[in-house]
Amino acid sequence: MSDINEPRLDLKSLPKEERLNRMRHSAAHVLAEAMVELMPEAELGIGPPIETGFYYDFRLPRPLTNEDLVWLDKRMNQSRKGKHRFQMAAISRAEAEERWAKQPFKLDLLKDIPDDGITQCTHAAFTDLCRGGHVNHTAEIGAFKLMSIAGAYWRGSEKNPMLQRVYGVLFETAEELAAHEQQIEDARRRDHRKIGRDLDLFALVDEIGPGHVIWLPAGATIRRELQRWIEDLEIDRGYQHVITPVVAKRELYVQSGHWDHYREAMYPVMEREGEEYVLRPMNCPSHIKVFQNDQHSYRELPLRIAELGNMHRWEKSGQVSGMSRVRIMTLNDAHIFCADIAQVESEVEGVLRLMEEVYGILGLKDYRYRLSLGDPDDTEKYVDNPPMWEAGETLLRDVLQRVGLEFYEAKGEAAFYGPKIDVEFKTASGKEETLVTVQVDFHLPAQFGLEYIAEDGARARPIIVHRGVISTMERMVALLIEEYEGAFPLWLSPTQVVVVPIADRHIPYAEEVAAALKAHRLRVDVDARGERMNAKIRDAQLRKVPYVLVVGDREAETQAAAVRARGGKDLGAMPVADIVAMLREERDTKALGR
RNA sequence: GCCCAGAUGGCGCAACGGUAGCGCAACCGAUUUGUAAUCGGUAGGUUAGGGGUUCGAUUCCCCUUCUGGGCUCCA
Repeated sequence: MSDINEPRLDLKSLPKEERLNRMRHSAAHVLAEAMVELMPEAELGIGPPIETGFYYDFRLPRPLTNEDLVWLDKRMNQSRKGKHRFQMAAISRAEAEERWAKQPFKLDLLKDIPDDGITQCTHAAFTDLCRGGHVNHTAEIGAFKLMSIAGAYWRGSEKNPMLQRVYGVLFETAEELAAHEQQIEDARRRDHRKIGRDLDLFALVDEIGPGHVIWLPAGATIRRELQRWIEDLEIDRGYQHVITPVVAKRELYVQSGHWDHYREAMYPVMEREGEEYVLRPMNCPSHIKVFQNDQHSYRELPLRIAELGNMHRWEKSGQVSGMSRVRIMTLNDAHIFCADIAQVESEVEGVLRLMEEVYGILGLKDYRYRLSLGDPDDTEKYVDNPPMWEAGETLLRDVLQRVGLEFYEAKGEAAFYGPKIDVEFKTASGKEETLVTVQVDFHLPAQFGLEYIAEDGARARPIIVHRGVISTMERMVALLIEEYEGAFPLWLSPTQVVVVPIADRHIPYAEEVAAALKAHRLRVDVDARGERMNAKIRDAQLRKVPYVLVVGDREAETQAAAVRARGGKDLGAMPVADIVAMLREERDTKALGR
């Protein structure tokens, strides 16, 4: 064994991220030290730093409890006070195998480490197989808190045993830790599941089934506005909307390849009179049938077929969540049939520009593009056709660069039939979700033998671009609820205005004001309850209604209303005609009002 | 699907193994109010469902369903 300790490390000289990673990784060692003390039989997995802290995976003789967490936290703090030095040492394979003879996961890790690269780290009485990256001693690990216990597969594969993972958060100072806990609190407040319940936007009821969303009137209003808008945008850009059935013969999906590659994610087959039907998980085959309904000349391409239709995907039970991960979803989908690569490029570019426009209007900023590539080694998951993949990937990369969008590449994330561009965003709770994808598909045109008549009269095979823009209505609305914290811009607000009569004698005038607004398709409620004005204002604020119009004697005399904007700003009394003009302008420009 | 934790009026919560209570909301009445909660009253629960232990189960055990946190998978 040889000592390979780094010279004493000046933490302050390191970039913050590096410093935090060292603190977090060191804390994971301290956690493992505590765990081994709590349960000497513990088998150790790995303990890396993560975005807000660290985790360590263990296989334990019994499930951990919250009391264990408290104990471990306390024990870790003791170790911190001990100011134990983290000491690295290089060891031989023989030494390592002996030391971790009873640690199957460490032995598994050892297999992947070259003989001359095996190192261990010791602090206090605890030694772990480790490649390094620590602080000097345990007193330098910062402010941490053990947060939760979770299950996690060894090496992330469901074929491996399930371990118990302990998550901790860790920051340099107690203040930063407190700020992070505040953030978690804020995220809870933004959670679309909570806001959806509070504002009666949607409901999920046990009897209807997990992942089957009920859109309540308020939520359905938001959805309808989005739907009208995106369909109009698509019409402007030459898309043609179709309506195709949600059920089709199983055979259709056999031909498309979905049955082979996607069966597990489909609802079970329905059988009657010897025929097998399935609920569609995607509508590509249906749109292909639309294309095949006529002969097409090159002059008609690109042909853009769009549909906002229900898709049905059997998400695994542990995966369904609120409205962001459902089993029946309404997908904003289109298939663009292109004559050649040049058309594919310009169409993909058009889609990317449409996305930028749409997300800009919605005020979404926290998203990123991912170029999702296939994996030539995985012929099980992906259609086996290397030149096809090559061509698609190059093309998508080029277009992303040309449009000037930042993106990153990810291997093994493609659709089974081709590479794609994914747009990813973060939910309030920090989870990454895919919003939409753009895919280049050479596969389905071949499967269905698609053809068009080329300029020279010969038959040629089109290429399909699959694309979404506003994702599924479910996921987009979930995202928007969290983005706006329930306070939707005027054009999307389920109730845009509440008119508050000060006393009962003002109700007729309040109705009059409401009618004037409704004549311009504004969504208005009159709050005629026998409550005090203040209570009505409060309720409207809690419902996040954009405008409250207070009407009393003064307003009734002058055909006016006192305008109170969401958030409490008093705009004073305005003539009703001016209010209408102001609200129409705000609505029609889709102003974010922030 | 897997690991762990949960499930109590519409919502948020309480109840040493002794047949469920509070706040808000709802409903009724009084009040008629000038920019975030008027007062009083009434009603509402087979404690997710099923089984078991017990003289007795919201409470303990088992199964199912659903929810949450993760893992894996995905729009």
